[in-house]
Order: sequence, then C-alpha cells, then structure tokens
Amino acid sequence: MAGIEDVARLAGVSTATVSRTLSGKGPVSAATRLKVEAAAEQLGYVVSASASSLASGRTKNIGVVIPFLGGWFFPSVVEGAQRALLRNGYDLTLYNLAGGGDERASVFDNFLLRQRLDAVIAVSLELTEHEVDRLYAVGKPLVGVGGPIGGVRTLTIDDRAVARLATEHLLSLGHTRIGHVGGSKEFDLDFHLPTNRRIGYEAALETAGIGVWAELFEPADFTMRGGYQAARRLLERDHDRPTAIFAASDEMAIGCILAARDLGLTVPGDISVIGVDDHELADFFGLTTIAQFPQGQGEKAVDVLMEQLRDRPVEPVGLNISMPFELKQRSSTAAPPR
Amino acid sequence: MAGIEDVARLAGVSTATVSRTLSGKGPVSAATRLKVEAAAEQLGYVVSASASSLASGRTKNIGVVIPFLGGWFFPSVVEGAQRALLRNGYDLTLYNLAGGGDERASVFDNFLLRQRLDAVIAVSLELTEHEVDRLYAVGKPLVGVGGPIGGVRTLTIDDRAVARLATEHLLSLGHTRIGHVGGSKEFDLDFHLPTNRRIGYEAALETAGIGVWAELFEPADFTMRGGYQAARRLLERDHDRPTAIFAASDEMAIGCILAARDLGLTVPGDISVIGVDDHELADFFGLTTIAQFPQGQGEKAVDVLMEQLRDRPVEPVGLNISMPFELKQRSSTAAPPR
DNA sequence: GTGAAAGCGCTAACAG
DNA sequence: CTGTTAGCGCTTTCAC
Repeated sequence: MAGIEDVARLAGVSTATVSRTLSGKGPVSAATRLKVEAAAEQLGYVVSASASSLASGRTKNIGVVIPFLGGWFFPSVVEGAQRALLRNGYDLTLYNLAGGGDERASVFDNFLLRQRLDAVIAVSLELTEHEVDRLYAVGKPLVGVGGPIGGVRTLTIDDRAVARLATEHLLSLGHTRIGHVGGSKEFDLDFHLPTNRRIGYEAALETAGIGVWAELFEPADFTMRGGYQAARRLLERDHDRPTAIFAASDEMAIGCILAARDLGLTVPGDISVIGVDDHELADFFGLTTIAQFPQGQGEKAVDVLMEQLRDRPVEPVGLNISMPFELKQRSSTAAPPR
Repeated sequence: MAGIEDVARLAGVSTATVSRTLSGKGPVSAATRLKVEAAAEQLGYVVSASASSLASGRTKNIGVVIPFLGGWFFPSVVEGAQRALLRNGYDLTLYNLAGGGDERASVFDNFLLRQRLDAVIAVSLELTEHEVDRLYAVGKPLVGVGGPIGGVRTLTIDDRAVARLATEHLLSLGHTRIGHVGGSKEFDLDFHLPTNRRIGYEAALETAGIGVWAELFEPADFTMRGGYQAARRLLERDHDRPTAIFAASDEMAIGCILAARDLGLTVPGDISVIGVDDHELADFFGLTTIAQFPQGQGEKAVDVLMEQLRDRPVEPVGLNISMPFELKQRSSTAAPPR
C-alpha cells in the first residue's frame, strides 16, 4: 500500500501538492498534475479513507437506514442510492433496524454517531424525536425517503393522488362497485400510507358521485397471502360482488388475481385488479398498476444530499419533494362484465 | 461532539485510560472503569471512527460485495450479515456491482482499497484473478458466500446433494418421469450452480436405475416467467408428459405451478413440483422445496471473519465450508396419478 | 503554483 | 494499573 509520501517522492513534489492534485481542490499546474497522476497510477495509490477523513472532516461515506431489507421496495431504493453514490465516489454504509431488539437503539446511539458518515438517508422510517435529535447532533444532512420525518426534507409520492389515479382508471372503464384491499391499522403507524391511499380511493369515488361502501374495504398486511385472503372475502359473497379491486400494493394485487382465479373468475373478464408499485412480478401477472420508481427515489435522495454537501448554506426550499408515479396499463383491467 | 479529551478531563484520568476502558483492551481498575463510563455516558461520547482507525489500523467495518441487490437471496444474505455485524459492533458497507458499466472496476480498483474495511465478504461472485489480487493486496481477510473463489474460504451448499435430495424425494413418491427446469448456459458462468444441480438430478435418476431423457430438461433463467415458459414446454406435449418437475429455484418452481394450473392440471394431483430455496413465497404457494438459509449464510460468513480477525494466525482449515439445507415438504408434491 | 508544518482524535508502546 | 508521548496518513492554512 503506497502512501501519499511515496507518490510525492516519485513525482518530485510535496505531499501537499499530491493531495491538491488528487482531490481536485486547489490550484495545480497542468504539468505537475500529469506527473502526480502518473506517479499515483504507477504506484496504485489509493487514499486512506481514515487519514483523509480525520484530516478533512469529510468521510465520503453516507449512511442508509432502513427498517428491514425484505420485499422489493427497500432493496430497490438501496440499489438506486448505491449506484448514485458510486458515481460520486461515495461509499454506502447500510443500517438495518430489523430484529426488533436493541438494534434500533444501538444504531441511533452509537453507530450513526461514529463520525463515519457525511450524511444519512432514512428510508420509510418514522423517527422519534430523540432519534432525530441524535441525528442532528451529528450535524449531518439528513434526507428521508417515503416517511415524513418532522422537519426533515423528504421524498415522497403523493399517496392520495396515487390512489385517486388508480381508482379513476377503474371508474373510467365503467366500474362502479370497486373494492379496496388496503392496509390494516398496524401498518399505519409508520407513515400513514394505508390511510392516505384509502382517502384517495374514497375521494375518487365521491368525485364520481358514487358512494363509499364500508363493506367494499378489506384490510390486509401488504403480502400476497394477505391480498389473497382479503380478495376471497370480497369476492365470495354472491350479492353485490365488486367488479374491480384496487389493492394498495402489487403484492396484494397479485394475491387478488390468484384468489379470483381460484374462485373461477377471470381477470379482467369478471373482475379487474389494479395495484401500486410496478413490482418486479407485475409484468408477469399482467398487472395494471400505478408505478412508482424506488430506484429513482434512491438516486434522487443522493442528488439532494450531494447538492447539500456541496454548497452548505442551501436550506430546504420546500421540505417535501414529490416523486413521480404513473399508470401502467396491462391486462388485469378492462370494462366490467355485461 | 465530545472528544476523548473531554471524557478524560471529566473523569479525571488520561486519554489513554479512557481509550483502554472504552475499548475493553488493557487493564483498568474497576473504580476507574466506572468513572470513565459515567463520564462518557454523560457527555454522550462516541469514538471517532476515523481517528480510531487511523491510530489502530482497525476500522470496525466490513465490506459486502454483491452482484446486484435484486431477488430474495442477496438481500437475505446481506440482512443476515448485517445483523451479525451489528452484534459485533461492526458497520457494513455495501458494494453493488450491478450496472454493468465501470462500476465493477471502480469498486475493485478504488473503493475496496481505501482502507475503510477490515475484511470483505464476496457473495456469489466469480472474481477474476486480478480482482482477487487486488483484494489480497489490501491484506484483508476475505470470505466468499456461494461462489467458489480461487484460494478463498467459501461457504457453499452442496448443489449436487441438494438436487439429489429433491429428485430422490420425487422418486420416493413413485415418480419415474421427472422433468428438470434448470439454468441455461448463461447462468453457469458464475459458479456452475445450474450444472451442479443438473448433475445431482441425473445422478439420482441413475442411482434409481432410471434413464435420463434429454427431452425432460428445460433451461430457464431463474425467474418465475422463465419457469412458467419452461413448464409449458414440458407439459404441453401429451405423450410422455412428466409427472413431476424439479425446478432449480423456487421462483421457477412457482412459475411451473402456475403453468400447470393454466393448462388445467392440478398440483400435486396431475403433477408434482419441487423447488430449491424456501423463497418467501414458497409457503403461500404450498411449494415443497429444499430450503437453504441465506440469512444463516450471511451470519456464518461474519462468524468466520470475526474469528479470523481475532486470532490472526488461524489459516483456512478447509477452504470450503458446507452450509445446511433441508427438505421442506408442503403440498406441491404427492404420488403420481393413477 | 508550491512547500513546510501544524494538526485532525485517537491508540499503543513504554515508563513508572 | 495509569500517564506520557509518539505517531497513524492525510489536508490545510500560511508563507513564499
């Protein structure tokens, strides 16, 4: 492992010049730049992260905190963030709060405070005041993805608008009895996603002059199995069966499709199904959905941070940054039967 | 951010004593220990990672390199490793090679060499000689998960034994025409998993005195859709249709189940299906499978590293560490029809 | 545009 | 058992 001094010696300059050249900060003549770069290249020199951090206060590393690494959303966000960070020469250190034990406390009270991070991205996390304090105590920029965090810049999709769009799609096809497989109470704690999607669904119905029937709502747990069970409850009654279902996630929507098939119903012949996400399996099941772009969310979070890291004084213009979503029509929705 | 000096002052001792106390290394009297701990607690002191690393040469951080973060396997391995690392006070820095651009080169030629890592875990990676060299150049312990890396300690499951077990399960139920949905050539590059599973399958058939029919093999791409299409090809012929399918992954196996349903066949009535993985969806689909435990693999990789980091001289006893797998019987397998 | 030198905050001998 | 001290390998003033 060659050090900066080796490079300096080989290039015939001082370590200060090597540092300036390789970091791109400070004035260096074209000639020296070339010499230094050649020397560094030849020796395979790579700066020592700890020495550089200690001296400069910058770590070139950012922390990503997630509740757990399951499903499709979190890995996608992380992958997007990773890609963007790599481009910027940053490392990504992952903090996974799963486990339910003292992992969470230990992450917030120790790991994040080790001054190993220049900033943190918190994904779908409802942070307690104490946790936000801890984070701010470090004095590092913080951006949220998905869950509104008090006083923190956050990237979100407008869940009500998403639900409205999905419901309006079904309405526009002529459906009037539209069921909703949403989240149960337990899933509302973190960022009110289920509630917001339900509100959007109901708003769309009301705008269309159609009443909201409580019995057309079925709560589930965001899994395929949960969606399956909810859909069976919705579809097994033979009076007033819905002709369409809006599920609050693709996994649940796929569960609905499978339930319909098991009941001998065809999709979309007898029943239309629409989800939210554009999950990796959506295409295979021909699922119409409202796509959101988690990778893009991860990348965008990084962009926001990079900007903040560059010109410090930039304070949050608006706290919430709205992320795009769009209707992706496939073969699971069509006009109602008859 | 309180520093070690603040703590020393408050506790009325030297910084060396604080360091010794908090790191647990070196002798400290019970009384001082208490004083120091109280002071540190009161000030909310957390050691600066970069200063500590620079001085000690240890970073308390390990790198995990993965080909991409999709699917179910990689996130699970990462989550397992994360959990184990957290317990040991280590951070996890994630390197994702996806993207196909120069990400890979940049990771190996820069990121991993920044001396930010005490060790690295390479998951399902076929490393080039140059890459292994780079890694060894850093002089850090390296352990592989899933893909045998030249000269590196690696955790693997015995893919041939896995396939044999799956096939034998079908044989024991009385099946004799057993199809295999395996991996196509492209997927063999990285660690010969498809080939090994196919060999295991064929070995089991031969041991049972049953010939291997080439037309009972269908290659696919490890996705649900790929499994679906392969199964259709296998099941659509009406002469000599297999009565059971062994798929080399659960996602493909689920695709097979869906294909069977679409062809009007019942599982396991007309056709039995077995997979490999114990994927998160396996239970929902009632899929019999050979479970492997990716979280456990991640944890084990960490254990191996921790041991190596503790008592340096420990050299690889055997290079390959065999990981457990087991038959998990659900409702997708039964005796053949008639 | 470049070099000298003073740290960044901690750890690890080495004394005592 | 505890304190003193010399770095760890860089970055960053500040002169020149």
